[in-house]
Amino acid sequence: MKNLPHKTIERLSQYRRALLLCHAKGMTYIYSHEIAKIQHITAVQVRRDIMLIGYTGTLRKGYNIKELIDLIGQIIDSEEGINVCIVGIGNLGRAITNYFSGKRTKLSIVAVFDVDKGKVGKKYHGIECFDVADMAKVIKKEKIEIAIMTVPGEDAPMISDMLVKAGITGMLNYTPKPVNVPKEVYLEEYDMITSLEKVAFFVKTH
Amino acid sequence: MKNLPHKTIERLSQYRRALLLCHAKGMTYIYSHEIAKIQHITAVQVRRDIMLIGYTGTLRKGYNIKELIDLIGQIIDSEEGINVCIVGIGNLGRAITNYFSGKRTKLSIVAVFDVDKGKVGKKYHGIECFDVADMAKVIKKEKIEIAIMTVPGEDAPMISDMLVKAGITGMLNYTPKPVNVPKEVYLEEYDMITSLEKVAFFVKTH
DNA sequence: TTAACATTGTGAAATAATTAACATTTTCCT
DNA sequence: AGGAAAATGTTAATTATTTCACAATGTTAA
Repeated sequence: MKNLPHKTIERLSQYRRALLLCHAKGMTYIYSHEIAKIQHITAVQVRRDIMLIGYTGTLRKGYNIKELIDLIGQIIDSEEGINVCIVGIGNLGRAITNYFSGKRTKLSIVAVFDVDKGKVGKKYHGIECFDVADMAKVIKKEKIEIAIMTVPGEDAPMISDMLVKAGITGMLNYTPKPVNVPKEVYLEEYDMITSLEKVAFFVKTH
Repeated sequence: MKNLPHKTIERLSQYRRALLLCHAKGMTYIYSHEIAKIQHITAVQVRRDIMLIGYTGTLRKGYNIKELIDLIGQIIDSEEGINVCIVGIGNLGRAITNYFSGKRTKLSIVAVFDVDKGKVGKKYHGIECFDVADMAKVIKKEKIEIAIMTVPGEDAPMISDMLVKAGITGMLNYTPKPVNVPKEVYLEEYDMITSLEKVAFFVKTH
């Protein structure tokens, strides 16, 4: 079960969210083509992903929504839960804090950090803001494994190094600046400017 | 030149930003492996991307930074420039407005929209906020081609439909909800929750 | 009861993206 | 001058991802 493609993992996360909505509406079964419609991908892709995680649906009835939600949970969640921190509580940091507040039980944002002394000590959606200088200490104390970087680009390399030294094992970098981490740390980077430029390019070429 | 891979387009955008920094530092030439180091990818990949856009460097000197910046511009920018709007000026919308303010000359955020009457009429980084109800009108008047959606998930489908009707040709959806657009509209979706769940998964599986 | 249909599951083919391998060329050193 | 080293440019191989095509099978309706 370990060698799931990256893309499949991403889609499983999305399927789960769609399925949770369906479940909330009282639906019990769903067809691959219905999931596909929601995610605007093909039904084959959905079936293949589901096949890869070893689940089988019922012919002519589709997939049992509850079972599938639970199975996806078993695969992508960690049983014990994972603690997450946000570094840089500007607009983007706050946006992410909002998104998450109280949603996922297995992923908890337990601390935010900032250099701005005016923010330190304040709470954001109930989460305390610490001084970046205390990062290592708090990360160890709170057993934080994943960090989300939402600091200005120029601070990214330094903050990244501090996070690595503090022992985090996963990082999500939302700054426009790529960072280097040792290979033991799983790094995911996303850059909004790139995405917008990409859209602009493909708009241009019809 | 039209059939550049999606991934190459993304990287070109990133190369350009890195190159602009180098240029600002007074560098004139750069090697593929230096670019690769910054972006933490391989030098072969860099050379291949550059090959695909038809540029050739100088053996033993590398690539002329200024020339490469200009060429990337010719490829991914539109000569006339493209107008962009942001729909939903919450934390995420503001974060994006900040990122962009005054950066790119070819991509200009010329309007933001919100349903909140308290925000309508205010300015965000110098950009006026309009009522969502006036979206079609403003989009036509300002010749806006691309929309960035940063509204709450539940509003995404409706807003998306309005944007399509208003005639936008590209959309960047940052809501957690996938939207359907006709195939003439280029759609790019990004979901932060998925990314975080992905990091959590790969952290777990070492 | 049986034929038509709708759906899943999956091997195989196709497509997309990355990486390896190496020929070529310029520069530098002796 | 000639050989070693360090780059680029590119074909070919590899790997990753998606899509096709279709067998299998339960369901519905006549």
